[in-house]
Amino acid sequence: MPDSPHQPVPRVLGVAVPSPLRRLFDYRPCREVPPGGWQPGLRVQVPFGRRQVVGVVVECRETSELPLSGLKPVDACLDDAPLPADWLWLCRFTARYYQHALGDTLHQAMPVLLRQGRALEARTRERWCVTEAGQQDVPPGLGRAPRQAELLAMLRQHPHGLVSQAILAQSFTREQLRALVDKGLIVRHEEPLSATAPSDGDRLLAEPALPLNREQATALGTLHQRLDGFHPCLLHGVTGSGKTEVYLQLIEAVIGRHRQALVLVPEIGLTPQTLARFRSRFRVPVVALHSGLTDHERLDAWEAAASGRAPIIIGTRSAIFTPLARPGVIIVDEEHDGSFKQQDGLRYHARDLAVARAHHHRIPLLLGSATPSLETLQRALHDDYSHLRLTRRASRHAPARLELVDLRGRHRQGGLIPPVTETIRETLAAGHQVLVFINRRGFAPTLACHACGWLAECDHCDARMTLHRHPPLLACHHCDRRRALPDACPECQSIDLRPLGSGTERTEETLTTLFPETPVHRIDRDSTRRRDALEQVLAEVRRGEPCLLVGTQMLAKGHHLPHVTLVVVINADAGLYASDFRALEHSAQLLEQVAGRAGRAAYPGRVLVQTMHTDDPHLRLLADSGYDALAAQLLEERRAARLPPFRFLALLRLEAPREEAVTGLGSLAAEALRGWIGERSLDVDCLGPVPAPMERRQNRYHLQLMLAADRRSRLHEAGAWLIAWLEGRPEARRVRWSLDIDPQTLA
DNA sequence: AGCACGCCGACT
DNA sequence: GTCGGCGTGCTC
Repeated sequence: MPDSPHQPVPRVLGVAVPSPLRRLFDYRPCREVPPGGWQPGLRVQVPFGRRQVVGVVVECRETSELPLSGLKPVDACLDDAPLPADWLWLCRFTARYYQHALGDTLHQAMPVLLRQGRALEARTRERWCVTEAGQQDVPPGLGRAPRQAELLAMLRQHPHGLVSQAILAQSFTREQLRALVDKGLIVRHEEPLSATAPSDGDRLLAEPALPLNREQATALGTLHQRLDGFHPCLLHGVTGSGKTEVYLQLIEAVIGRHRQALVLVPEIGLTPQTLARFRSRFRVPVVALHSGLTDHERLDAWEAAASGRAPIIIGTRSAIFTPLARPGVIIVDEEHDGSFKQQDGLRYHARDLAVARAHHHRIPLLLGSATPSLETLQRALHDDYSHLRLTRRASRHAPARLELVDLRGRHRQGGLIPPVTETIRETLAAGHQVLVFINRRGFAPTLACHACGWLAECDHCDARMTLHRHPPLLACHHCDRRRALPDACPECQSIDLRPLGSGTERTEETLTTLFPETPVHRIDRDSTRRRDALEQVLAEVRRGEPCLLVGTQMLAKGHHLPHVTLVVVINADAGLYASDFRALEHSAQLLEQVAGRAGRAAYPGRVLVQTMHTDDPHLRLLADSGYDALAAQLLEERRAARLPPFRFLALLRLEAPREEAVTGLGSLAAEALRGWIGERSLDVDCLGPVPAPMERRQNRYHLQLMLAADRRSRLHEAGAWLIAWLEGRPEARRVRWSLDIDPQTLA
C-alpha cells in the first residue's frame, strides 16, 4: 500500500449516490481513513434516506452549504484505492454532456458487483509448491490416501509449483490440496496475474497477418504515423474491402508498443466468428464483453482492462465505459450503427463518447464503416477527421449495383412479383443461394376485413397488430399485447378476414411452396430465440448448397455469406417518405449493407430492390451512383434544412398515462422556455410541443419538444435550464420526462 | 428511483 | 375495526 502522505482529512465529502437526483450529497468522512487518504473515486457505503447505498466520492471539501453538524458520516470506505481516474473522468463527462445525474451515470457504468459494494481486487491465482517436509522420501500419513500421494508426486516434478487450473485439470480436487496443506507437505502461494508484456513482435501473433492490398497498406501506413496523439480517422471501406484486417494490424502495432486497444462493435457484430478472428490472430488474451457474461466474469474483465492485464478489449455499446490502464487506440466498427446509441435512461452515444475519450487520452480513434453516418462523413470531408478510403473488394467483382424493380400494378405473391420469382428460380438452378430481405417479422403486417375495411389495431398503441402463424395470434410489436385470431370481423361480423401485406413468415411460406425442393431458412428475432440457432443456420448456409434465406436486418449486417449471389429486397419504401429526418440515411445504409451480402466470392451478385417509387430521386441516386453520392446529396439537404450535422438538437420527451397531463405540461414548458430564450435573445429554437410519431404507446401518451441551436454550448444552456424548470414543477412529477441530447430517432 | 407517511374504500 | 390504494415529500 502507498504510505499515506499526511494529507489532511477533508471535513466534507461530496458523494454521488445512485439516484436520478442531479446533485451530490455531502457526508462527513468516517474515522477510518483509506490507505491513500480521501480522494475522488473511492466508493463509500452511506446512509441515504432510510436505506444504505453505495456511492462514489466525487469531491473532497472543507465546507458544505449545509451545517456540518447536520451531515451524516459515511459508514465505510469500500476501496483501498480509487476507481480508475480515466473511468471517473468519462462518467463525469458523460453526465455533463447528456445532462444526466452523475450518481446514476456512475452506477450504470460500473459492473454489477461493484455497485453492490464488492471489493475490486487485483486478480490472483494460486500456485501450489512442495514444502521441505514434502520433499522427504517417505512423507508420512499418505498410506490411505493414494490420490494425495499421486498429487504430491506430480507436484514434486515441478520445482516452481503448479497453478490450480493445471492441477484441477488432472482431476485432482481442492479437498486433496487442502489435505496436503494441512499435513504441511505443500504450501499455497498467491501471485498476481500480471500484464502480458510483449517480448518481441513475432511472439504477439498466433498466426501471420494477411497480405494487404495497396489501399489497405496506405491506410495502415497513415495510421502507423499517428499512434501518438489524438487522431480521429474514418476508415471508409466498401463491404469486403478488408477493414477488419486493417484493425488487426493496427492493434498489433498498438499492443507491440505495450498499449491497449478498445474495440466497439454493434450489438449483432459480436459474433463468435468475429471473436474467433481476433482470438486466433493474437497470442495475447482478447477480453470480450458480451451479454452472456456472468457478473463475476464482467468484474474480472473490468479489472483486467483497468490493470492493463488485458491488451485487447472488444465489446458492444457499454464497453466504452471500460477503464484502461494504458490506452493506445479506440476502434469503432460500423460506426453508423444505431445500436451505439442507448435508447432509454442515460441516452449516450458510444461512438461520440469514444471521440471524447480518445481526445482525453490523446490517442488515435478509428471509425470504420462502408456507409458512414452523415455526422462522421461531414467531419471526414472537412478534414476534421482523416479520411481513409478502401474502394477495392477482395473478390474480383465490383460491389453489386441496386436494380430497382417496379411494384406498381403487379400481382404479388408473398411480397414477390413474378419476374423476381423467376430470377430466384434461375439463380437456384445455377446452384447458388438467394437472400430475401424483408423488414417485418411475423406473417403479415396486419389482418384486414375485406367487407368493411376493419384493421386489427392494438388497443394500447396507435399501431396495427402483426399477424403471426406459429403460433397463430395477433401481436403488437410495440407493447406486449397478444390476441387470439378473431373468427369474424369485430365490426361487421364478416368472415372475410385476410392478411394484409407480407412478413418474414409469409414470404418463407410462399417460397417453400414455390421451391419445394430447396431448403428455406428464416432468420429473424422469432426464429433465432435460441442462443445458437443463428450460428447453426449460418454454418449450414456456408456449406454452399443452394438455399433460400429469408430474414430481417439481422441478416443484413456483418455475416459473410459467400454463396449468395442474388439479394432481393421486398420493399424499399419504408424509409423514403418517413417523417424522421434520418430515415432516408438509415434506409440507404441498410440497403447498401444488404447489397454488400451479394456476390462476395467467385461470382458477381445482383440486388433486386422492389419499390413503388422507381422514380424517387434519392432511391435513383443510391441505385445509380451508390451510397457516397447519396450521402453527399443528403448532406446538402441537411445543410439547407438546418438539420444535423449542421445544427445540434435536443429532444424533450414527455409521457404519461393521461393525455392532458402530458399536453398541459408540454405547452407550459414550451412557453416557459421560449420566454427564457427570448429574454436573453439566445440563438436557440424551441419547436413544439408536438405529439410523438406514435402518440399512444403502451397506453401512454407521448409528446415531444425539440430544441435546436447552432452552437452546442447554447443548446446545453437551454437544456440545463429546462431540466431545472421541470424539476421545480409539481405537475412534472406525474409525467415521465427525459432530455435526449443528439437524438438518433424522433420516435 | 426508492421509501415512508398519510388519508379514504372493501374485507377477514 | 384493519389491509391497501397511490398522491406527496424527502433523501446530505
